[in-house]
Amino acid sequence: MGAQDYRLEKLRTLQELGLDPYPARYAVSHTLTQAAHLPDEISDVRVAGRIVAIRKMGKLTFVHLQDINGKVQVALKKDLLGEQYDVFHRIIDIGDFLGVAGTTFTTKTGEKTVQAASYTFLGKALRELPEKWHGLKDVEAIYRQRYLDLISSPESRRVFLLRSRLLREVRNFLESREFIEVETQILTNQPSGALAAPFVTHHNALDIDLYLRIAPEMYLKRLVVGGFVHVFEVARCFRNEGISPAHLQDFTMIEGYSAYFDYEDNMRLMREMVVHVVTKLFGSAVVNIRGEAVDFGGEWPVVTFRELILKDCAIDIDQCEDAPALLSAILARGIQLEHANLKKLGKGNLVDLLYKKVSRPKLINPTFLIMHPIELSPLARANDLDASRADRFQLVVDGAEIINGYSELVDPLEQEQRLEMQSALRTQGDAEAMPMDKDYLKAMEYGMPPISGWGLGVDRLMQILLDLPNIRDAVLFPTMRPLEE
RNA sequence: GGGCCAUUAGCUCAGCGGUAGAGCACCCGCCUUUUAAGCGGGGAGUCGAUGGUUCGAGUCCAUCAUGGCCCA
Repeated sequence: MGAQDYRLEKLRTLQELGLDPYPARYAVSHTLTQAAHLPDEISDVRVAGRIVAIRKMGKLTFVHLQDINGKVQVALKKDLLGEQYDVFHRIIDIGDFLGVAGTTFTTKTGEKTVQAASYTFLGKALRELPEKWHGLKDVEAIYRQRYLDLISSPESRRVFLLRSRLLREVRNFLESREFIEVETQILTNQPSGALAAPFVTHHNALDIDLYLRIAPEMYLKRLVVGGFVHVFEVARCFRNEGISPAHLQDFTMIEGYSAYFDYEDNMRLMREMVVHVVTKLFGSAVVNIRGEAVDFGGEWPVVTFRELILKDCAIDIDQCEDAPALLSAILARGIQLEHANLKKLGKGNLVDLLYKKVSRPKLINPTFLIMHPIELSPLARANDLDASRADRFQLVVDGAEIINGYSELVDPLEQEQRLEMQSALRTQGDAEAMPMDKDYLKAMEYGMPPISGWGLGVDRLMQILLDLPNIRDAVLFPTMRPLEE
């Protein structure tokens, strides 16, 4: 007979004893964590949780009740519970839920414990939990059955509680700066606001294809037209791209827009926000990333694409007049860029690939990167002194772009031209180029103030701050291929 | 898309051509301050799937599935 058969037998025993294996409720007086910090001799303490350990010593049994936040030990004694003590052992398995009413005391070994005056059965587990010492190690099982990972891994509980705190602290910070949180549409008529391939779905009643949003940008800027001054959204976005340890298809971005701000205002705002969040999460602005102490508290260097690339591979992108000139400089130095057809790329894209290859991996401490090629930023304002560059910044930490922001292009006529160019690229087969968006242009034509916006990748930030090997470790239920049964 | 690795009991893992193993968990017995409780006894497997090689295949080969890492 297997362990599961014994569990079904205990379920039947419960029913024969007239006990409900799945009762409706239990009145709790303290959380498990609260109970574990009460003084001794507090009576009528009522706690509930999942049994994760049972240590039976004849007429005395110790049990640990656990939940996402913590655990507390419970002691059951035969001389206090009488017949109910034996019933407990006839019906209980590790994994079951239990409610206990009793009095706090401290054991010889110094652990705060609730001495049970009575107990209530709260839920039967028909399957065994993972091993108590090693927990779940199989990465696939961890992703598919995150609930088991959460039960058995304190590190996993920490990660996801911190994710929740991170979102809370971002909201706290933004609300303290007069930001208003909104929700905009996820099912859109046109995927826009980023350079990425979308997921397509179909609306039956309207009989049209819809796209899952790749960014909330176009709608948040419409809201600035509508009168929002500081607005943000915690936006689930979807991009139909390959799977890697650093890419999700389904991810969370926080975007914010402020009227009357330029990108430099947002560089200051973002620095304050990141320092606030990091300090709240870790109690310090210094975070350990792969053995290196990364300090968010100091000044963050501001570097231009030109300076960075010049330093890292001695190519001056300003001295290369066009894409072929830059490409030959790159090839002359034996730098291998990862792209199917380098000759088809414009100068902006080449600069971007070159930066990703030679510079980005070296940026470990928080660094602002500015002066992006304008071609890569179809929604950004061109620099007043040099129209080939965008008023844009990226925050890079540990070789990854965490935040991207720019002064928004608010001139509808210039925006139309820029989208025309993107649209032309799309026709030529660039699936990531932006489509023309007449509806957005129409909104712009009603008038926009100066605006600057930013986007923060929550999953990536989690991965970096918590030193997670795979970005899916920052997501509760990552997308998986279904298992055939 | 290419390469490498993994898949054996509920979980964590050994076993690498000759009768499927250990620890935890589970079942039975003992045990009133344990905490990876302890002591004694016991049950538990389509060895990811399908073909092949062989007298004989978790073990060798091929294909497939799922996952991970690296590369494109």
